Amino acid sequence: MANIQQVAKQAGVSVATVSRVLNGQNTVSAKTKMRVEEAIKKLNYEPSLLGRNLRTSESRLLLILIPTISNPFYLEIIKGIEQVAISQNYNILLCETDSNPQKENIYFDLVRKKMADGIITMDPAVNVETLKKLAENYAVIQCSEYEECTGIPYVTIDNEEASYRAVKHLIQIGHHKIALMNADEKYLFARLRKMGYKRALEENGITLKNEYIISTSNLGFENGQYAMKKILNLQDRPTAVFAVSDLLAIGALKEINIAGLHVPNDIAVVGFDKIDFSNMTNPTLTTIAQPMRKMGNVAARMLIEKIKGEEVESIILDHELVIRESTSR
Amino acid sequence: MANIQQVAKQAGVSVATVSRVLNGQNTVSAKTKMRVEEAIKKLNYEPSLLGRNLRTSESRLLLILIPTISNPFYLEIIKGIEQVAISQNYNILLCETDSNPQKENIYFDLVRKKMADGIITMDPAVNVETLKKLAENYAVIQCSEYEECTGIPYVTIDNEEASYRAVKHLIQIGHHKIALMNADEKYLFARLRKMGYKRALEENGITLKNEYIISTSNLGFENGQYAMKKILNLQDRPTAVFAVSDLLAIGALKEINIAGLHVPNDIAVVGFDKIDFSNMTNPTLTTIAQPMRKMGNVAARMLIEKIKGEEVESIILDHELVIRESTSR
DNA sequence: ATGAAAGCGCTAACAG
DNA sequence: CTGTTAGCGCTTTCAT
Repeated sequence: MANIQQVAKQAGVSVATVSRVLNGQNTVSAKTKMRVEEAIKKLNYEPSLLGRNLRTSESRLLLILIPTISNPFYLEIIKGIEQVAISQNYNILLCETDSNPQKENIYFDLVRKKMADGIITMDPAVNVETLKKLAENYAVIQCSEYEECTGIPYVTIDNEEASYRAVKHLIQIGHHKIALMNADEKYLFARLRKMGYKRALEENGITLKNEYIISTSNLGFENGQYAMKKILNLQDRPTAVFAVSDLLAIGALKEINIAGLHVPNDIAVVGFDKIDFSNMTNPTLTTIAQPMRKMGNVAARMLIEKIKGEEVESIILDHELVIRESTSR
Repeated sequence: MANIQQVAKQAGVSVATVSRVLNGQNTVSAKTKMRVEEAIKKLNYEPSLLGRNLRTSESRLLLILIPTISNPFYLEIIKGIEQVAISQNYNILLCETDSNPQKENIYFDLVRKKMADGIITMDPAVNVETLKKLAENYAVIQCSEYEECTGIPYVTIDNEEASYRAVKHLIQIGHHKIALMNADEKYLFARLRKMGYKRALEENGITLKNEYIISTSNLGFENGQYAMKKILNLQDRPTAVFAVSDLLAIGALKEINIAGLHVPNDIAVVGFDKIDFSNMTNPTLTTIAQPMRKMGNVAARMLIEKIKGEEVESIILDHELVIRESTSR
């Protein structure tokens, strides 16, 4: 494994010249450049990023923290991040945290110890204090899920308004008895979506029934099934369900099906996220579309600005209600 | 951001002593150690891995290449890799390649340029020549999917035998007309699973019908639906389908359901991988279980040995046929 | 257009 | 037990 010195020797030039060729500086004569390139090829030389990074004190590596890779919601966001990152000559690396603060800290450490230039976190279960402290000295952006009080810039949608619109849609097509299948309220988005749900009910003179609000520990398919079972057992059964994730909603769909009921005739269902799969269910799922690709784009841009030391403002992106079969009569 | 020199100065010792404390060497007196630790805390010092890695010429970073994070099949393997990696003081980073050789090359470059110590690839669509060349100078292990001819160590299961057993099971419960829903035969596992399928038919005197073999470009849900549509349109309709991935099989399940047919009474279905979801379908899916966690463990162990410069042998792990509702009468 | 040399932050061999 | 020092591989300033 050759190093820059050996290349210089082989080409009969100084290491400075090799470095210039490596970095595409045009202050090198064509002839010299050729010689250097030949030497590089001959020695099968690969410049070590460790040397370069130590010297320039940057790694051009971006870390993306996600709770789990098994939720398709993150797919498109990651693509969005990647798009911008690559165009700016950064590489991205995925870090699965399982919402485990210890694991998270491993990746934080990579930033603290200069192996990565910044972090985009999509993990809502983060250790807030640690994250906050990290952000004091390093580049951190929150994407989709966030903690307001940390002062860390975030990109997200208006969760309260999105939820409000979803529920309002159900009311407009005639529903009064609407269940909310929510995530644990330790998450900000869960609290916000509950607020939107309440506002829609209030505005339409519908009294809130606490037994219509079900919390799930997790946003997965199985949780949706489980929660739907509970809802179906209510004495005064709701005629509509708003689930705060598509996976939850799909679980609900299955459970309703098993119970021999029909969607949307017996029970209407609305999801959240517009994952690809939400269009492949039977019936297809009405859902809130988050601009995931754009969210990724924006998050990456914000992070790179932050790395450059610029001031960064949080951004709220638009969302959209996508009406499909699960709420059509 | 303090460096080791400033810590040394603050503590009134040499950088060597600070380094010793950092690396937990017990050749430092308790008193000195205390002083150093205080200085570290006071200056909020974080040792730079760039310096250390340059010096030790290792990064203790392992790269895991996966085609896409959206296939749950990889989840458990990754957990297995992580388990071993962490125990040996390595960190793992996920790299999504989208089976795109260019993207792949970005991550290969990270290894070539010393930012990572090795790679476990689960990407079957790899550029074979590039991979082979990479493995000549760097630590590379193939996991699950592999190319025999590269000479790169791999851990996998006996795909031919697994397929043979799946098809034999279908024959044993009375099926003669068995379709194979296969991946593109550019993949070794697809060729091997086809061989197993053929062997089972031959051994039981069943003539192979070419129209019973459907190739899909991809292992996803939608491909399964699409392929099943084709199969249902065959004039002499099969009574059983062996799909080489659970996602394909689940797509098939849905399509059969849409056609108003019943699984397993009208058509039996066998999948492959035993992803979590395969137990949540209706009916639950008979499938081949790969020892995914173990596969991850083994892959990580092999890679770390390889990094240490040891010789590494390829390994074939056991698999298991899990019989569930989709083939029960 | 090119080279000499300093230095990024760290570890480890050697000396004491 | 601790300090001095060389050097990992690179970039970049300053000369020439």
